[in-house]
Amino acid sequence: MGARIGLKDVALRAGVSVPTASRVLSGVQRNVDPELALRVRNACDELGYKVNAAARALRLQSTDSLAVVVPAIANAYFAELVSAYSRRLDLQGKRLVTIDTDESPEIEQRQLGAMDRALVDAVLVVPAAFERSGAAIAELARSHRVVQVDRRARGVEAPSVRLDNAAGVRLLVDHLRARGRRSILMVDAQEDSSSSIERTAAFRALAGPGDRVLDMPSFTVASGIDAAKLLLADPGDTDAIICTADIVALGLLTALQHAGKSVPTDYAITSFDGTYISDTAAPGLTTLGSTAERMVEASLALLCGGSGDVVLEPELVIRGSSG
Amino acid sequence: MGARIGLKDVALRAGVSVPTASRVLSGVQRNVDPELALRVRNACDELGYKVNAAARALRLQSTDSLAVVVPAIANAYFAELVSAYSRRLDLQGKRLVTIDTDESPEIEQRQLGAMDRALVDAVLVVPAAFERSGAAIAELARSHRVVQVDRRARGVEAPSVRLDNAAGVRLLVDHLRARGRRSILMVDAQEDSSSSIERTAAFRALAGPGDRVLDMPSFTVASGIDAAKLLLADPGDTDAIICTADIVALGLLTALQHAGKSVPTDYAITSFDGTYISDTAAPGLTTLGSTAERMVEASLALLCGGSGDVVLEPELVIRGSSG
DNA sequence: CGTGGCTGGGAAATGCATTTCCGAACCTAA
DNA sequence: TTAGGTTCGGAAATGCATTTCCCAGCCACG
Repeated sequence: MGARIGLKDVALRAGVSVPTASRVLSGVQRNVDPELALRVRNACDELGYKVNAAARALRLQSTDSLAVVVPAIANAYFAELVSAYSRRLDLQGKRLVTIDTDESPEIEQRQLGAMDRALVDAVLVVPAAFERSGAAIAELARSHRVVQVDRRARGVEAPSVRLDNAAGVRLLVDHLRARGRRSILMVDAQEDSSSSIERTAAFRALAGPGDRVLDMPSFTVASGIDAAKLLLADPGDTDAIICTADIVALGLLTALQHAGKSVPTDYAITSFDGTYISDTAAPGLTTLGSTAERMVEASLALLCGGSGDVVLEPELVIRGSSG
Repeated sequence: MGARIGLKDVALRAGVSVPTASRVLSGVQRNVDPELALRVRNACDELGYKVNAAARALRLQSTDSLAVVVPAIANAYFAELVSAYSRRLDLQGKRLVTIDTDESPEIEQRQLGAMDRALVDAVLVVPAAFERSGAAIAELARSHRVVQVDRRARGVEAPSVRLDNAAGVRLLVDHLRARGRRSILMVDAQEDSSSSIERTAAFRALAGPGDRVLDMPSFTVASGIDAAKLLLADPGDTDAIICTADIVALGLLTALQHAGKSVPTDYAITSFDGTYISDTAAPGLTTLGSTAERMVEASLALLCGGSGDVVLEPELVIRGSSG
C-alpha cells in the first residue's frame, strides 16, 4: 500500500483537493489562496513528495530532456561541445542525455534504435559516418525531432549545423603558403565522416604535387604519434601539416619534438578544432577558432523550429606552431 | 484523434489482442505463435510504432537511465570518467544523463533539486564541494539511489568510491624525494572539494620547511599557467611540483617551458589524474595511473546494492617529467 | 471420450500527474 | 437584494504500456 507518495497524498495531508494541489505546484491556471498554497507546500516537504517524472512526461508529452549523440566524449572537441550544450540547457531547465558512439556506426545504430526508451524530446546527433550513419538517423528522424551537428549523414532530411570545411581548409592552406611552405601534409582521421570527406576533398582541390593526405584511424593522441612516425619514415618534401583535429595535432607535435624536430622551423603545424589544446600546446597551435558556442546556439535554434542547413564561417587563429 | 500510434493500433492492425502484441514486443511471459509474432512486428514497422517511453517508465517504475553529475565535463579527467560510464552502460542497454555543475555548488543544488524531473533510476555524483554540496546531495538521497564518486560531501549517507588520496600523495612525495628533490610545491584547485582537502592535508602532514601549497581557483589549463607565473615570481627553493590534476600540470609545464625553464632539470612535475594528457605532454607527466575504469566498476556495483565506501589504491606511473 | 496443457482474447486494473467540467459556496459591486 | 465574478471541491478523462484474471478454443495423451 503506502509505497510511493503521490499528489493525492499531498492533497489529503494539506486538506485540499487534487486540482488545487496541482495548481499550487504547477504554478499556473488559477489563483490560489496563499494560505492553501502554503499548506500544500508544507505537505510536500513533510511527506518528501517528488513529482513522478514519468507520469508527468506521459501527461505533458514532454520531458525537458534532449539527447546529444557524439562520437567520443573523451575527444576534447566534443567534450567542449557537450559542455556548451549543458551550460545552455541548464539555463532553460532542461537536461542532456549523452550518448557516446565511440565513432562506431554500429554502436550508433544500436543506441539510436533504443532512443525511444530514452525519454527525450529531441536528438542532437553528430553522425559517426557519412554513409553508414544515414539509415539509423533517418529512421530516428521519423519519430523524433533531430538536428545534425558538426557532421552530416547521407540521405537525412533533418536540418544540420556545420562548419564551412572547405573555407577552413582554404584558410589554413593559404596561411601556410603565405608563410612560405611548399609541401603540405593533411593528417586526417575518421575518413568516412562528412567533415573528413569535405576537408580532404577541399584539400585535394587546392593541392599541388608535393601535397599529401594521410588517413589515420581515430581522433586520438596516439594517431598523431603514429602519423609522426609515418612522416619521419617517409619525409618527402613536407614542411607543413594540417591536422583535422587538435588532439591529433597534439600527438603529432609531441612526437616530432621527441624525434628532435623543431616546430615550426622544420614543420609548421596547424589544426582544426580550436579547443583548449591548441591554446596550451607548446608552441601554441595555429588552428581554426572554436565554433562550439555558435554551433550550439544554431542547433538549438533549429530545434525550436526552422529547417535547412546552417553553415558557420571559420576563423583563423594564428599561434606559434605555424611560424 | 489519430495522432500518436499506440500499442492498441498495432494490435488492431496485426489482428491480435493488446496483451498478445505486448507479449511479442516484451518478448516474455508466454509463448506466442511465430505467425502472430511476425504479424505484430510487421504492423510495428508499417505504422512506425515506437513504444512510449514515458508510459513504459510509469508502468515499470524504471527508466533504464542513470544520471552522472560531474563538476566539469571539459576536464579530461571527468570526460574519461563519463566515457567509461557510457561504454559500460551501453552494454547494459542503459543511458546516461550528464549534468555539468561547472564546479559550482549553486548549479549543483539547482540541478539536483530538479532531478526528479530527470527520469533516472539512480544518480552518480561527484560533489563539487565537501561542505556546501552536502545538503543537496543528502536531500537527493532521500528520493533517489545515490553513489558518490571520486569525491564526497559532508553528512551524506550514500556510499562512495574514491581514491586513497593520502596514499597517492605519499607515493608522489616519496618518489620526488627519492629523486633528490628537496622542496616541493603542491598546486591545488577546488580547495573545498573532498579530494583537495584530503590531498593537501596529506601533503602538509608530510611536508618539510621548504614545501608549499598553492591554491588555484579551477582545474584548468589557465590555472596551471597562472601557477607558473606565481612560482616564477616567488621561486623559493622549489625544485618539484605536484599538481592535483593533469590539466593544471599541462598548463604549468607549458608555461614553465615558455619561460625558459627545463623540465625535469629545473622542476620535476607530477600530477594526479592519469588521463591521456599525462601520456602526451612533452615530457610525459609522472602521475598516478588512471582509476576511471575501477571507479566506474565499483560505483556501478554499489548501485546494484551494497553500501559503505570503496577506497581505491593509487599506482605510480613514472614518466620523463620527474627526471 | 475425457482431462490436462497451451495459447489467444476481452475487460479491466495499475502507475500518476494534469486538466476539464460543473456545481457549490462566497464575496463584491450595482 | 441581485447579478456577476472568483475560488474550491468531486468526479472523471487523458496519456499509454503492461499485466492480471478468466474464459474459450484446440491439441494430445491416456
